[in-house]
Amino acid sequence: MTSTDIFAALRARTVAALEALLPDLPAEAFARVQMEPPRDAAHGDMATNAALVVGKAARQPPAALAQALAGRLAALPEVESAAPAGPGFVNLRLREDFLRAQLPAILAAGEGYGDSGIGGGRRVNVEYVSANPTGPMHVGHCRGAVVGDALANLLGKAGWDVTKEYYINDAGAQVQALALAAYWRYLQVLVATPEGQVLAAGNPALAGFAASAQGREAFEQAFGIALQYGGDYLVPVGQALFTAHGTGLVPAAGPPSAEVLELIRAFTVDAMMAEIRQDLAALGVRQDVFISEAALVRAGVADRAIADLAAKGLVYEGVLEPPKGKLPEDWEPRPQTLFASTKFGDDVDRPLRKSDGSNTYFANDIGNHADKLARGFAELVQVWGADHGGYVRRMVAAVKALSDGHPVPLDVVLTQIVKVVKNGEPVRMSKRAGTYVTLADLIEEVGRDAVRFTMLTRKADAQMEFDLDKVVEQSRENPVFYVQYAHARCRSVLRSGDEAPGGLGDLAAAPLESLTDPAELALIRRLAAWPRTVEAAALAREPHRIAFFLHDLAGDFHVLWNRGREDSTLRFIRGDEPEATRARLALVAATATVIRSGLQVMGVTPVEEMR
RNA sequence: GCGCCCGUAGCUCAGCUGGAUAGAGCACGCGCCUUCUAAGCGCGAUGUCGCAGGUUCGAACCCUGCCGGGCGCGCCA
Repeated sequence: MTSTDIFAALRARTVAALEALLPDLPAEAFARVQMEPPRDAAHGDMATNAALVVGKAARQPPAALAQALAGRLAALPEVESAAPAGPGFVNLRLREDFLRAQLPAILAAGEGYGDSGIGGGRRVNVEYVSANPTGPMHVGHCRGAVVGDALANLLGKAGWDVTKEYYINDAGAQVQALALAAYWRYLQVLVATPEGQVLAAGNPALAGFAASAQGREAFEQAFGIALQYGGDYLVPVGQALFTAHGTGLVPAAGPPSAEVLELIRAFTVDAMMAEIRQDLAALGVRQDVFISEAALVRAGVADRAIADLAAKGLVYEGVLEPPKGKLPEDWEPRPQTLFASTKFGDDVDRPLRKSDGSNTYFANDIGNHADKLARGFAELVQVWGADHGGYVRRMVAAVKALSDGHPVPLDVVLTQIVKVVKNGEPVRMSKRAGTYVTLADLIEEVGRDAVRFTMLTRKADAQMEFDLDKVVEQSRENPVFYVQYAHARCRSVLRSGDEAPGGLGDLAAAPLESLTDPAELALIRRLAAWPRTVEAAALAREPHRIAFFLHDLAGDFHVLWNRGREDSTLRFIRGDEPEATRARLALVAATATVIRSGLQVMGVTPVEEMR
């Protein structure tokens, strides 16, 4: 739908004009030609660097070329005037009726306005959240969830065929430890039942545990198992295990068997994932694919991927140099199975197997990425926390190696830490102190839309403060409010217009000549910049740009609204001027449409009225 | 010690993949509310873009080196 992007349209016109002026230049000479809004609005509506960019190849001084180009561009039907400027820019001022004509185009496109084809329908896999299923989601996971979801929406709007994915890390030592903790909670339930007491009579370990306060230490002592997790959130899981299996998970003596532990692990992971899905649903995140690391490993995907790399001569047994600086205490040289990631830009080669022969997390993740390649994705995107920054190069290297011959790019978006602030004080994230902020708590406190919007008011790679007081504040300082308020005002005006005699009618057919005020035209210019904003944000993988665009757009609208306070002829609805009213309502409807279009990308619900 | 991210107005941050005189909100100063649209509005002042070199018509943006903050650094995930 790039036909509705007036910047793309005039860029094409410019290139055509250049081709006419310089028929001998090859097409690629025009690749860097840009058509952008000038930083200073006084320069006009659009500016192109065309003369600067092709000047060298054309062997012409940019200023002279700009002069010639301006002459041709001035003759275009969309253009009011074109003038060379600075070292070789050409500034364009567009005809007002051309600008106004964007309104019916926006209204016809609806929320699809801004849809783009630059994705070319390429299949992209966006993996995000992928929190370990070892507990409920907390605010730390939240930013990645929101950024990932918005980025996926954005790519969809820009023409990619998007799959939203969650990789369940359910195969490592952490979930084994989690299973043990669930087992402890299960025994707590069990020993309180008559069946459990009967069982304890013939099982010394269980009897010892039952006779104690059944705390963490008592469990560790009775069964000789160290616990890493102790969270209350496993209490219901213990209960559910007992309900499902009764006394069936208790061995005659000692710790449970590997089979039983595997059963508990799977049960617990399912329970945690159910909780995480609930959290995601509360956040409005719905992923298409949940893929299990354990399932991929069982299916042999990781091993096959490593075999594939080995066949390319990229896997070897070797000994890594010790890391520089502070050595791990138990460091000793030892032979490991290594992937030659240095051949693809990494600093050191990376281990694929632990000394017990099992796969490292990296090895399994190679399997995860190989699986995506096998599913035919043309591009991969990962949204990770900043603490995974050191992991990026090796994974990019692995994907390069795996997709050798038909390269599939892997883009990693890192999200920096969120510091939660309340009453000007940082909220410490501590389970022990009971100040652990779960995602559910956060949503409960400030609402889903405020969480989502606020998480997108910073670049992903900049640290951010999340001020619990400010995000619910109803003032200009709060962008969530500011944008929602603009939409609510639009809707309010449109509702009033609808009640007027005759109603709104078809606004797309409204005569628009009366829209001549600078504030009205500024708003139209902003609306017309939406398609290029979508494209630029998608290409840069920067969903926060949508939030900033909406903030600017809301600002333009509020300015216009306030103009009506000073000058009643600038009110949107004027009883004495039905035609002017219809024109303004078309502008308001288009504004509401673009705000909704942007909020849709962000996953934020537009409100009809403020309360 | 090495790698990655960040460093822009007093504060919180943008800066559209290298463009023109670097922007917004807050805070600050001045003016504005009998009424229609004040959970405010208008106008104004505000900079060593961490520092120093380099690349080029042009650098906050790219390269190199320093300084400062964050994250990470062989069988955690």
